[in-house]
Amino acid sequence: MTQAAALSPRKTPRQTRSRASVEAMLTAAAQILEAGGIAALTTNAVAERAGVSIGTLYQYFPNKETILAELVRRQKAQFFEDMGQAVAAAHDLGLREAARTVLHASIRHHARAPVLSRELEKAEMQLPLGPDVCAAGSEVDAAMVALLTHFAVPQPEVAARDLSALCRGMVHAALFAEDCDLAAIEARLRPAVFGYLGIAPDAPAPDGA
Amino acid sequence: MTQAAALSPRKTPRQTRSRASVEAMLTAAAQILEAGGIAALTTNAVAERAGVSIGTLYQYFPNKETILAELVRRQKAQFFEDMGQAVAAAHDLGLREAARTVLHASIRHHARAPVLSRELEKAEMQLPLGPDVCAAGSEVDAAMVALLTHFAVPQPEVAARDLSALCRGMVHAALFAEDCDLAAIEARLRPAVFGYLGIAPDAPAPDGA
Amino acid sequence: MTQAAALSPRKTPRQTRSRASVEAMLTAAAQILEAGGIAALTTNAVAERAGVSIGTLYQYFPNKETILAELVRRQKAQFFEDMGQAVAAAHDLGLREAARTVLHASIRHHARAPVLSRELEKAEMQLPLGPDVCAAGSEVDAAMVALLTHFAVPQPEVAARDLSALCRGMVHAALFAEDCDLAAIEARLRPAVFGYLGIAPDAPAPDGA
Amino acid sequence: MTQAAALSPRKTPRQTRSRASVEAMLTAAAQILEAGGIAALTTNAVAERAGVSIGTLYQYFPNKETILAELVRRQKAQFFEDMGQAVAAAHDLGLREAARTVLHASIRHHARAPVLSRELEKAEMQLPLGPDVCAAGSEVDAAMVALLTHFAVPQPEVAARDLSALCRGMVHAALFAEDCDLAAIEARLRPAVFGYLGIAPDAPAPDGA
DNA sequence: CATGAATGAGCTTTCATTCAT
DNA sequence: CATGAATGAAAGCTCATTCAT
Repeated sequence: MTQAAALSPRKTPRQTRSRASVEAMLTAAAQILEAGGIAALTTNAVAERAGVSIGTLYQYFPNKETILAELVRRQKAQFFEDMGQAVAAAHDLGLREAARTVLHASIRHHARAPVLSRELEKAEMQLPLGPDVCAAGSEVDAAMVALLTHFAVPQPEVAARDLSALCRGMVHAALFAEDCDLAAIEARLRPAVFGYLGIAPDAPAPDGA
Repeated sequence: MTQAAALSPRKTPRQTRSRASVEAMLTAAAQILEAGGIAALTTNAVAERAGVSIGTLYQYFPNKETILAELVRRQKAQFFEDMGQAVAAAHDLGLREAARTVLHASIRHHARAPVLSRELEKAEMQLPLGPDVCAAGSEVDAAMVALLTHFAVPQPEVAARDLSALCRGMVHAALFAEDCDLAAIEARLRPAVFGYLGIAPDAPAPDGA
Repeated sequence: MTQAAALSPRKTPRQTRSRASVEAMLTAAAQILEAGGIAALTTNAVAERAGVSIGTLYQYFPNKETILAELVRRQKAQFFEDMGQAVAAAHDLGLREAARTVLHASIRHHARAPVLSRELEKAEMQLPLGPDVCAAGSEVDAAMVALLTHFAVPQPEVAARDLSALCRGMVHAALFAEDCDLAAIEARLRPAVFGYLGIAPDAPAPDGA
Repeated sequence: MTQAAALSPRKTPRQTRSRASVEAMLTAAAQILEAGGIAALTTNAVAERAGVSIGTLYQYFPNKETILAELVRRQKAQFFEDMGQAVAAAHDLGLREAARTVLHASIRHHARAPVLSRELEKAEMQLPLGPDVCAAGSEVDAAMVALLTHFAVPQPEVAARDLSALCRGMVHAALFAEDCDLAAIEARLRPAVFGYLGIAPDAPAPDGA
């Protein structure tokens, strides 16, 4: 009984009223996470901010971790939505254009909710993720590896991880430093990615702004 | 009362016994942090592991945050030790060699205690850092900026931040994935850094293992 | 409001569907009680196991105690069914045979559902029993007292209580120790009862297995 | 860490102050148990009644069960104290006198704190007892078995259990019915025990009051 | 100075019960 | 009548922090 208590929600709400409650709780959790970090994410705070009672929260989430897990799951689904198309489309391009496209999508994604995103990444590490949540993440990974394989990049798994980390690290740092000019970030990051992939740099713009 | 509590240690102990206690507590804190994350870092646990009483802990650290802050301060000092010489020496080299040197030192540093390091970075964000701790960090930043300026890299502050984030992101991701071959990581990261700085890639090794 | 809440069911359902629901709930409650003790007996668990909604449960039982009370009432009724005839028939026998008969019936009863039975006894004590429930129990008591009076046993109320307790204690202990040979238990208990009543023991069996 | 959390106390208090606290908590727990049953035994109630804070309680008892376990342990130790000598002395008597002696001690013991005693017995069943607590109980059992063996009673383990249950059942029932004349209870119980053991009854008193 | 007993706010979670649909 | 979403008091337990010894 206790053993079976998984990371998945407790009830799938049928009525509209409860569906709204669940949504409210997840939104509240995201906001709290964004504002105060994991330390601030208490079940009481989530319930209060969502405007429901603590009892209601526990009708839908068997424990605190489940809320985080669901948030992570959605984040990964979002990631897939944001990246999937770009990665798929990139197969028909040259490596240079493919890299540009995917990089663009990636930056777009990371800029969506950078603080929440970072916070979820932190949480993800010490969270025993359920298989469904993992699945959501690995889809994008798989697509990236497929793309890199298609372009004959050596060690595609490693490269996927490297490029992903490279990109995430730089974008987050920039946004954390309140440097929010996405186009500029992309322009700075692109040559690094090209460098990693062994692609010749773009012809330098006559004026390096 | 709580408001006025500073982030710096309460007393700077001159006596050897006290100094040993403080050292023991900080070591204990680091170990706990490394083993169990911030969640496991309780004052009682630190005191117990350090072999001192909880009362003694509060004699030298006015609150929990202070312990973390001191750990961060030392981490930054370590960073300076690891990087300072490399950055200084790099002034006398060409850009390509300078980049290699600094990158090498950087990777060396990040590989020292990657788990603890990540944990401290996480903590750092939601920590109201005292001025002395900030100072420790900015020294290295300043040196990097100076170096980049010396090589006429445009926007040296931004570039310093970018390169630092790039490097940290990739190294941590690799180490987290249990990929611990530092030389290989360095070899993969170098072309990205070169790309970022607009340096032509190394002549490709005849065999790309 | 809470004070006024009685111990008797809220409605006596005439319709078949309702009756089935009530039956289902009581059965569910008994099963839960048997499997997990009083601690496991939650209203939600009862409703779920009975396949009805929690709202329906509260339509027929004003509160949790009422469910238990009804279970106790039925247990006592069962006791009367199991014992009544034996006690009545015993009037026409000699004391020795009467004791044998009643003891036999008693052990049969206690062996019916010993776990549930014990659990209900535990619950019974801290339960403010309604008068109807008490009535159910006292019928058998009265019959026993009548029987003992008929045989001129001194202090028949006390003797009824003593013999009942004696018997219950030993049977439960035996069953709890997984010693389920009813005939053997009866054979061991009989001389004790005879001893209590001052009846000479049976002629010893030539082989005392 | 959670796994290792046993049923044994957390700290063995060294200072007199804390020893008093522990004693106060156990006394409080016993009183609450006696007054309101297991349902009333909450950690908050225990702490409050003992005049300590809830934090103090958890310094010495890792969880609620531990308090109960300690109470059970003491009860068993008490049982051993009350019975041990009588059982030992009984070896040198005839069976009839031995039975009288042990029965007398047993009733004395059960009459000490009958309500608490019953409550602890109830609790004991659903409690995963630690080995030390079990040990405390089995000593008396072993002594009883030894005594019965000494008198060549067949199936001494079964007989020990039966007699113990018989006795406990009747004494508790009597005391619960507010019949507190221990001598009378003993006088009624004795012939039952004699009957069980196949001993001829005492010569009947000329007047059976 | 060192100790560790004591504190209590606050967290996670459960469950009896109500009430709009 | 049946449903099940919602409620919130209350339970078990943790941990940063204080203070008498």
